[in-house]
Amino acid sequence: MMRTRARSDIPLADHIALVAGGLFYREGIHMVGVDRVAAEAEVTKRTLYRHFPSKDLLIAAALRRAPKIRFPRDGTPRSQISGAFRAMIEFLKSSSYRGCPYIIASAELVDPHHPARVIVNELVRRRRQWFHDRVVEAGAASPELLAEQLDVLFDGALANAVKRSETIPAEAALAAAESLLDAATPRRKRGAA
Amino acid sequence: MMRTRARSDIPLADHIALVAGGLFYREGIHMVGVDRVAAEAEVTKRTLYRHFPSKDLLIAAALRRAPKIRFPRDGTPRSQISGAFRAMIEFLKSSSYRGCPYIIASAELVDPHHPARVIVNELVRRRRQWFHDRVVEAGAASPELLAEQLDVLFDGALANAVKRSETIPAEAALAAAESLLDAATPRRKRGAA
DNA sequence: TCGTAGGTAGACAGGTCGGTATACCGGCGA
DNA sequence: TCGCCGGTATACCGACCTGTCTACCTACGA
Repeated sequence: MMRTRARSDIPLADHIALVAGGLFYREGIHMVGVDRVAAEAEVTKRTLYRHFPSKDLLIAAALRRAPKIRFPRDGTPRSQISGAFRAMIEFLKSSSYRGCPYIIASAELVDPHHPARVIVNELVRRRRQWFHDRVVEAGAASPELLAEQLDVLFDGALANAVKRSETIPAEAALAAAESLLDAATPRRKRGAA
Repeated sequence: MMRTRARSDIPLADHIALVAGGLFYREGIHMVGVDRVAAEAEVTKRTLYRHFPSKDLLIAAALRRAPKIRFPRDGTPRSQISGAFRAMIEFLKSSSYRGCPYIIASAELVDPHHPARVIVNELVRRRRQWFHDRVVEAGAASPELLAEQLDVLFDGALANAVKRSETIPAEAALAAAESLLDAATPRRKRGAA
């Protein structure tokens, strides 16, 4: 009969990791067993363990495939930065948000050397670097401080939005980011948008 | 013999909840069983269950006794607000910080009606209200927005500090808060400190 | 044509979980 | 003096966890 699962177009490992990611995110990593994941992915536990040698590595793989906020790549530094906050607002609107997956994973997985934590740390590092580069390019007075502030605002909006399903915190963060940018950026660099 | 535990000066229930809180915070709520808590508190599981009818209620009791950041009660609104951020900086310095207990608890306990989540929601609500009252008193132009921004900054610093043991995010948040306050507050209200 | 890689089905091992039960005991107030 | 409250010690229950096992099946390429 070969009752294949619906998505046969993507590799099986990806499919499993995607299903696992959804379950882990919605119901909690500790609350979802591998049996649950296997059943939901319409795959045997045997098969699951052929692709992922342990649940910890499955968690990491799932987190790596988590939906991401797409940061702008074009435009002036300032428009890119505010674009990042706007992208977050859209992101919060679309998905049934339960909190930032990376923050949640970091909270659930206590061991800082857990494979999933390593992924989170890398992403966080790169986001901070992204803000830093944009801020330097914008010619901010104290780029280190401003980049840190923007990063804090970003995390704050993500964390704050957990308890309030609305996008109010994110919009406040956007306004705050623009205000901080205006205060710390030389006027001649500020152009349209 | 009566090998009483060291702290016999505080009620037993408080002692158990305190020990539980420390364990839950350091090692994760899901990773610590009630057996562990009972052993660490030098109490029998039977006794523990006499004081707390379930682990969920124990979690809530433990969270209610979690160490708090003490918000200032005196001074001008502006000094109170920046004092709150300074109190956070001190808080992060002192304890071996692993992340905001409330954020962690909210992440680990998926059910939004979990007794511990109810406590968190109430605290969050009160913090936002605190910011709001101070901002209104300071005569800010758009108090709703500014209060939201300060709250986001606060959460952001707490969340951001999870991955970086330093207080850099908190100090950046303090600076950002002061900057936003300066921009939104009538100059005549800004006085000493 | 036929071997094999990779899937299905489902039982099982060993451990931990939250929570309860039984039996005992000592200090303290009426 | 003595009942009883609140503790100790420990065994136990059923459920669930991660991870492994045997046995079988099927599509596909050399």
